[in-house]
Amino acid sequence: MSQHRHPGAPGRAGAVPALPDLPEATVARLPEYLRALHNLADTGHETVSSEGLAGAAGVNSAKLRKDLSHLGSYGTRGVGYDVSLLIDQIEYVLGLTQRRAVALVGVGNLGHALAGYDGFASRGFRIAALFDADAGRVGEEINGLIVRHIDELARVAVEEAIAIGVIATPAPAAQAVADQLVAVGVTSILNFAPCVLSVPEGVDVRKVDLAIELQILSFHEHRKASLTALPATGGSALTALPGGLAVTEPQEAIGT
Amino acid sequence: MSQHRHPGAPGRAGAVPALPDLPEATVARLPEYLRALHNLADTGHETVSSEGLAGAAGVNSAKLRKDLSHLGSYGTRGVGYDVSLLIDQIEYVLGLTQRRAVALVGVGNLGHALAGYDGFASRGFRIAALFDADAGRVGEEINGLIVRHIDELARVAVEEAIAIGVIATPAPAAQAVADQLVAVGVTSILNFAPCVLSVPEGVDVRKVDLAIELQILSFHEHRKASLTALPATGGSALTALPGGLAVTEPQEAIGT
DNA sequence: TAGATTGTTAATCGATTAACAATC
DNA sequence: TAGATTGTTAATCGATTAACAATC
Repeated sequence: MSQHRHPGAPGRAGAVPALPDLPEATVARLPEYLRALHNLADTGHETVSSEGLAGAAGVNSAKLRKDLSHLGSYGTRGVGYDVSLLIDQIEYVLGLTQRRAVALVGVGNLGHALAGYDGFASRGFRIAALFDADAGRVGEEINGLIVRHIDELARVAVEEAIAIGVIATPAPAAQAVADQLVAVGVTSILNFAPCVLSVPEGVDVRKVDLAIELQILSFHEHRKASLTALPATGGSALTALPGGLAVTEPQEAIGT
Repeated sequence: MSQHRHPGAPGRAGAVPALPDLPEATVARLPEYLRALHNLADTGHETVSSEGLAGAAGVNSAKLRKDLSHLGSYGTRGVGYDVSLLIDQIEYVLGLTQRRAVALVGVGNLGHALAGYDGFASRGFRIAALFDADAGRVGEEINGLIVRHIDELARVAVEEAIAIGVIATPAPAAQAVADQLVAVGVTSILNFAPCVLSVPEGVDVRKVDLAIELQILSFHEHRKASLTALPATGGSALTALPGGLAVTEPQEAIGT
């Protein structure tokens, strides 16, 4: 892309601009770059090279440059990237220039913790409402918010302009909750319940399953054990073995 | 693969068998298949087709068959898969035939919830120890476990044969905790702190960042908004627009 | 045998990476 | 100008998918 023209930059005139078409893998990494950039800004850095930012974000620099090039990019050859310019750019693309309202459904064990999680507020979101189906929990105050009955979802969703629904109910309740969220116009759902949700086209679902993460780690433990236990090898054959799943330095390791 | 020979099946004679070399994407889906299979078993199904299991797991059947073929597979042409045989097979590959001990470090807001999360126990793991660096929290009982000071990690890790470490501390403390876990021989880490960990080769790290999940959803919200707001289109252009990121039915939607 | 369904093939697609020309 | 670093190219790799031969 020649010069600094690019689709959907901040400072758009008039109509909402179309966003650049970003590869899904790139979208998933942008928040990580953003976090690293905020750290850099907080420690007084005004400029950073692709090498430096990539290191802070745990990826290699080729991948970082490729990702940023999709945004139209704001680097200066021979110099690097302007930290605060890049922050603005990524925040714009991710839609973080507005603070989105989140509704959390299910205030059991996990939901309780999510309701109090600082990381949401500090990274662009506002927990605007808590819901539960259990009448015994309705009325409870968590972190300054009153738990409401799920039947109030429709009214509150409009009042609070809910943009994202978080499901933290037991699995058997999750699909019904998803249906209710969709019915009131929510088109983005983060699902912590260990089950598959079926939703109409145009609704995005992301899933976080804590046990699945452990099971994936368990596979790698199992594999490492089966390698070290190879006949007539004994102890720490790990690094010596060919094709070992030995993981290279900064994270990203097994396909995060 | 002809007949039922395959690498690393249960019932291995003598030495620990090498595990099949599984694509990382396949490994990440096996737990989802396992969950679906348990549901099927609980509802009295003895057999399931690739079509049926794929539907229950939210993937297409070609992908499912391809994934299972990597295990050496246990289907019967014209019939389908034996549910309990496949459960055993997947549990074996994932290393779930032993109940792995998990140490949780950081019993703040999120750590507290994780310590009480049922899903770990029910899917093959045992939370064996809780740690915190804050002396004020040491001694507290959570879900039948006493919170210990992080300095006791080395002793307890050996006593309890800790296989997996879960980090639920604030970001600034996470790297030091990871170093301590590695020092006592832990080679699998699940990191909830929003930061990159650097670990030696042979140590696997997976990361769960709740705010990042919301930020990815925010991107998609932003994009949908930029589509519907296209000049002279007005309302719900979503389904009508070419190349829309409209998401097809059962989940998996945006690269889970 | 006829019908059903697996396991595999091969084509396609998207993501990663190293290398380097462009350019500050 | 010389040195540094970006943005892009092109090669490679891994994952997905449809189609179908094998086979129960």
